[in-house]
Amino acid sequence: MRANLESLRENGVDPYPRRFERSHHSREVVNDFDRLEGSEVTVAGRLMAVRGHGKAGFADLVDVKGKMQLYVRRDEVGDEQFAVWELLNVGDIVGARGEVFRTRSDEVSLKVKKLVLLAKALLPLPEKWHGLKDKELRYRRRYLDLISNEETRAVFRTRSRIVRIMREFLTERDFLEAETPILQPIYGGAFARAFETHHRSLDLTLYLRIADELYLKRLIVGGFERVFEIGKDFRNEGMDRTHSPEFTQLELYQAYADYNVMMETTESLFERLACELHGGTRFTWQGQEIDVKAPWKRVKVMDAVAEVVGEDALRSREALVVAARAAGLDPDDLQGDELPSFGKLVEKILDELVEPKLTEPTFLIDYPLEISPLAKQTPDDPDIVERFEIFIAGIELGNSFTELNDPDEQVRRLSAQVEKRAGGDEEAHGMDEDFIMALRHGMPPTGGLGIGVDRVVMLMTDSPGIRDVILFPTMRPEQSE
RNA sequence: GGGCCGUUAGCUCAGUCGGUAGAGCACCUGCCUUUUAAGCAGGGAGUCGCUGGUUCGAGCCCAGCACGGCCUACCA
Repeated sequence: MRANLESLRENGVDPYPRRFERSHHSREVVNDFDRLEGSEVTVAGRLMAVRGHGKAGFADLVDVKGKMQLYVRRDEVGDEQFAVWELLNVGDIVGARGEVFRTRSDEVSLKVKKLVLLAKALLPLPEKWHGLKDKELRYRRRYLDLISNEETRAVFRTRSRIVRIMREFLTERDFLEAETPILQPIYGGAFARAFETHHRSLDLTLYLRIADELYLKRLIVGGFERVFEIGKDFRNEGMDRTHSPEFTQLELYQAYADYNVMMETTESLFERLACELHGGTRFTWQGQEIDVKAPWKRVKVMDAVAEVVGEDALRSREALVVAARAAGLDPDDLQGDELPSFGKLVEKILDELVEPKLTEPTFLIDYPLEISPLAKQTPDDPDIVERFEIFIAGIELGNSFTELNDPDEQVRRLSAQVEKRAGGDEEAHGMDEDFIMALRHGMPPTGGLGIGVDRVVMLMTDSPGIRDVILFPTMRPEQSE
């Protein structure tokens, strides 16, 4: 391939010229054949197959919208350009002008009159029939995955559509799109360890955000009433099929609403996504039938837990420990202090025994206050907050609450978190004084919702893992030669 | 963190019992002016992930390491 490059240069061909004007994409030529037959068009793209035929030849030219065949004849392009043609390889980028026709075997093709090399490839493409299968290579060299696997291209086109639909959905409802800091002096809004970095000229430790929550709420205080942000959050935790250290989240906040409104919003959003992407509310993910038609099931957390470990187990922490052990869990290895708290136990039971079974779209509602420091209590039980998580196919897709807007209560909750952090819980919240000050100025009653965009893309594209829907997933660097 | 599996040509993969490394695609040469996984004939291409060990001899057996995949654990 490099030898061909040298030969081309010797023949006076620039292997890397500048712009090229095309008149049509390949698919337009194929679709509009009846109208275009016999006329001249100009196309451009990558050669994905070359079939030499002596003094003629065929090539498959692929552009962003599809594929069409080129037919190059020496008596049509002349000796000089035919010499260029003979030095082309699969993978090269070319432009071609010619007459639209149909071959004997009925394939819409271009009888090339003028052929231009636009970029010479020096490395071979993956195998044309099997494509690129090795998962490691597909993640590390995504460009090759995209060139050789149409399914990969489809996933990322759909991802783009999903984000666009979310944006349209919220914009139609008068939400304002905001951009809040990724570098934060105090991180909060979720339980997670953060990535730490340093600002030189301020000589300041900053953290990559783990959530947008506390800044978006400041905007609610500021009077914007409906705000959202779609952006990357970063969590310094393990990686698996549903967790990536950097991931995309949609967060939205709506003044004068509560978590019931957020449930309706969630249902509408998923219905809209499914209808636009699948033509209806039903689709399948990894063999599971899913129907996102509203209304979804609403299950109280404590009811769900009681169903698994029995009602009596909920009377005390001790009883719950016993019941959890009986159910096959190992509460002793719960992180934090020596004795697992009631809330942590409930969370463990949810994770292990409840959530994986939530195949049909379900809202798990009304969580223990202890594990929800930013949510408002229910009117009838001060230990329970108005909060829900979204589950589809056993995957957690989002989290929402009626936001706590009582500044004094918020201080108490965050103080408890600070104590836990002092006790070694690295994922507990810090005290964000500026956020508290904002609340003291008065935040209207507000509903908030966070949705894991990558997981939504997984679900909607029938992808098995989060890395399959992130273009360049985090990987350990390859060892250098 | 634990378990299982993988790593051989640019790609997809074989490699038997431990005996000097194989195929297809791609690439190069020749023939071929309607092919389409074009065809026919020929050719070049390898640090068998890395390091060490066992052995007369290691792609193959053993140990360690690296990277990855799947499962599991952890994780709002």
